Amino acid sequence: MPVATEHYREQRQQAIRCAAAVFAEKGFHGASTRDIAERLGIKQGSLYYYFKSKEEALGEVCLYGIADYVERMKSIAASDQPFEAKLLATVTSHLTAYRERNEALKVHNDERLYLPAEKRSNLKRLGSNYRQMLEAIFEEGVRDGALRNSIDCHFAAQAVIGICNAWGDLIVRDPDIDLADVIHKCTDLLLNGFRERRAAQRKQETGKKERTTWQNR
Amino acid sequence: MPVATEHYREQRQQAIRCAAAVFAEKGFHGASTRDIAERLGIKQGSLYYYFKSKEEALGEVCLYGIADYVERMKSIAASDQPFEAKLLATVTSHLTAYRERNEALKVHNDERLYLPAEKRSNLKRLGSNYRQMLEAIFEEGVRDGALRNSIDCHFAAQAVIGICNAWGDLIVRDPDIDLADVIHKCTDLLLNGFRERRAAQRKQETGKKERTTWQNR
DNA sequence: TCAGGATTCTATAGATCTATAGAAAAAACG
DNA sequence: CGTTTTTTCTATAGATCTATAGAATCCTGA
Repeated sequence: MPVATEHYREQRQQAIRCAAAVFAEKGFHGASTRDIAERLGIKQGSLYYYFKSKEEALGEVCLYGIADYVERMKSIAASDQPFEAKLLATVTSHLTAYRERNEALKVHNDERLYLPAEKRSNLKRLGSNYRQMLEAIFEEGVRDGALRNSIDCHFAAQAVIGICNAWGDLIVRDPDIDLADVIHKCTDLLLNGFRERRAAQRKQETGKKERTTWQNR
Repeated sequence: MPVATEHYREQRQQAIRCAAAVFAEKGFHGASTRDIAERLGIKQGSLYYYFKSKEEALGEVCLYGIADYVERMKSIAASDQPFEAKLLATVTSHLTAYRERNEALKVHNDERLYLPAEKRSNLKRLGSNYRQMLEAIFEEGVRDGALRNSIDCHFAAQAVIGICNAWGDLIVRDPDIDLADVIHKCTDLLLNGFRERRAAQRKQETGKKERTTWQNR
C-alpha cells in the first residue's frame, strides 16, 4: 500500500515523466507497463505501487502536460499589455512548453481520448478555458482596433492553437529547430493575418516593389 | 490464398475503409483485428484473406488516406492560376479531403509512425513532395510580388499544412462545422498573413475605423 | 448439375499484457 | 541492533490478441 509521503510523491512524479516519454513514443496502447517500469528502473509489477492502473498513469501524464498551461494563460490574459504583446506571449508560452515538457504535452494531445469519460471531460474543460481566454484576447483586440472587426474570434483562437500544436509537434521531433525563430514567424503570420490593415499599413515601411500578377482576375 | 480478381480488389478496398474507420476511432494498437472484421461483417480470421498482417492493413489505410493527395497538388501547382487561387485551391483540396476520406487521413497523420521503417519512409516521401510543391507555390508568389519577399517559404508551407490538419481534425470530429466557412477563413488568414502589404492595401476598400492601441509601444 | 475455384468459417497455438498477492529487501527509527 | 514501515520483487491468474491451418460454404461456368 502506497503512503502519501514527500519522497513518495517525488518518486511518483518521476514515474509520471517516464510514462510520458513512453506514451509519447509508442502511444498509450502500444506502450506496455513493462516499458514504463523498465525506463524507471523497476520491475513491471512494482509500477502498481505508484499507479492503480495504466489508465491512471495516462491521466496523470495528460494532466501534467497541461498543468500550468491554463495558469500561464490566465496571467497573460489578465495583464494590461496591448493585443500584440499578448499574442506573442501566448505563442511563446505555448511553443516553449513543447520544448520543456514535450512528451507529456504530446501525450495529452494525442492520447487523451483513451481516458474514461470523466477524466477526459475534466481535461476538456481545461482546454476550453484555454481557448476561451485566447478568444477573449482576440475580442479585446477587435474592440481596440488592432484587429479587423470582421474576424471570427473563435476561428482565430483555434487557428492559433492549431499552428502552435503543429509546430510543437515538429519541435518535439526535431530538437534542432530554432524555437525563437518559429515563435517569431508564427506570431508574425497571425498578426498580419488578423490585424487591421490600415494600421498595419502605417506601421510598415513602404516602398517595396509591386507587381500585379494576382490582382487582375 | 487470395487471388487478384476484380471482385477481390473491390472487397479489399471495402476492408481498407473499415480498417480506416476502426483505426481512426481506437488507434492502431487500440484496435483489434476482430474490431475490423466485425465492422466488415466477417469473422476475425477471415480478415487475413485480405491482409497478411494487421500492419499491412495500416499501410494500406495510410496510403489510401493520401493517395490522390499529391496528385491533386501536382495539378494545382502546374496550373497557371495566380498565387491566391492556388492557395485557395490547396486549402480547399486539403480540407475537403478531410470530409471525404476523413478516417484514412486521420490515421495517416496519427498512426503512420507505427509502420515499419520502409513503408513509413515511402509515405514520408509523399508528404515531402506535397510540402515541397506547396513551398514552390509560395516561392512563385514571392517572385510575382504577391507575397512579401521576407517570408520563409518553408515555414509558410508548414503553417498551411498545420492549420489545415488542425482544422481537419476538428472537422472530422464535428460534422456540423461549415466546411466552406473554414476554407474561406483559413485562406484569408494565410493570404493576409503572408502577402505583400501594399498590394493587399490596394485591393482592400479603405475607410475603416482606426485606433492606435497597439501602435505606440 | 457438378467441378473447381473463391471466400469464409472454426479452432487453436503461442505470445502478449494487465493487475494482484505475498515474499523479500531496503530504509527509517527507536 | 531489532522493529516497523516503505519499497521492490517474483510468480501467476486471467484475459486478451495475432496469425495460421484446415474444414466448410458459396459461387461460377461448362
